[in-house]
Amino acid sequence: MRIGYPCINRTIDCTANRTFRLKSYSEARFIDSINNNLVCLRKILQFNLEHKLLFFRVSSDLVPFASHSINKFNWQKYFQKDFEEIGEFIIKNRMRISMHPDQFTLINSIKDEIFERSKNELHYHTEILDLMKLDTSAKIQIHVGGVYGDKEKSRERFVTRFGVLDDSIIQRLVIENDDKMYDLNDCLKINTQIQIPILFDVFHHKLNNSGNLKTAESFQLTAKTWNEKRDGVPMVDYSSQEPNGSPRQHSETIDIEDFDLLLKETQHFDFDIMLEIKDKEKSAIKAINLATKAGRIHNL
DNA sequence: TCACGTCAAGCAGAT
DNA sequence: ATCTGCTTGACGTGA
Repeated sequence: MRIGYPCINRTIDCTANRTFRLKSYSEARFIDSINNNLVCLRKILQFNLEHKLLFFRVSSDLVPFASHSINKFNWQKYFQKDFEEIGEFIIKNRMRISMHPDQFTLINSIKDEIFERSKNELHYHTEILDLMKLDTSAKIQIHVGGVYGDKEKSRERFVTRFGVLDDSIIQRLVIENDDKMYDLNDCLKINTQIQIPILFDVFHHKLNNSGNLKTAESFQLTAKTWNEKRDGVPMVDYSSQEPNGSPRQHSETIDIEDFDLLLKETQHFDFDIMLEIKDKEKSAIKAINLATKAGRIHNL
């Protein structure tokens, strides 16, 4: 089991997701931002190594406006060496990387132009991981998308659209159960039609679980959708409800008892877990201490 | 230096 | 009809 956190490290004063407004776009600004982000990404990964946090989600803002038509600059070539070096560091230290394009990436959209934009966005995400020379266990996670008044049809549209994506995208794409529309059952249905791995989100499943599937059962079902040789061990997202917060609000800090319970419920499974918790690496460090004591962290 | 309105992109559900 | 949340943060203008 690897433990990780998404995108931002609050301890070190360096962010790998610096961006700017479209209005203030210039090539100099663009290059400068990517440069900053790559420098910070290295520092964050170094921090993570020192704390044995071997799972990390790279921000979609690593290259701002990467899939936007305003950007004509060949950043892939310009930063090729930097990407390679970061990739070498990741591979050498047996780290794992994921990415999570944001809510505008919708492969089942009714509108073709939204699908086209989404393809470009997915292409950009694969480029990042390809430039780092990471194998296909480095994943890109998305939600199934919108319902558009007809879930059945929209699920079918996901399947059809998935089939026409580039192979380089297909190799990396995984779907995640969401908290409102497509729950684990829906994802499993899709998986019977196209062999796409399902990234299990523990918190979303608590909020949206039509099949009333228990934790261990859910881990078992999703684990089967990952081909270990091609995809690596399953990825899992974890959070818990913020006490006194609005419903669905991710907790500020880890609920260590809840996490302990999850470890017990999942003791027969191996997976990598991403803590979507606001205080980021702080909670991740608490989690890895607990998981280590529980004998769940083995040297990779 | 700081507050706060706003940010490329979409959807659903609440107000 | 408009606002809010989503993985939410941070840019950037005006004072």
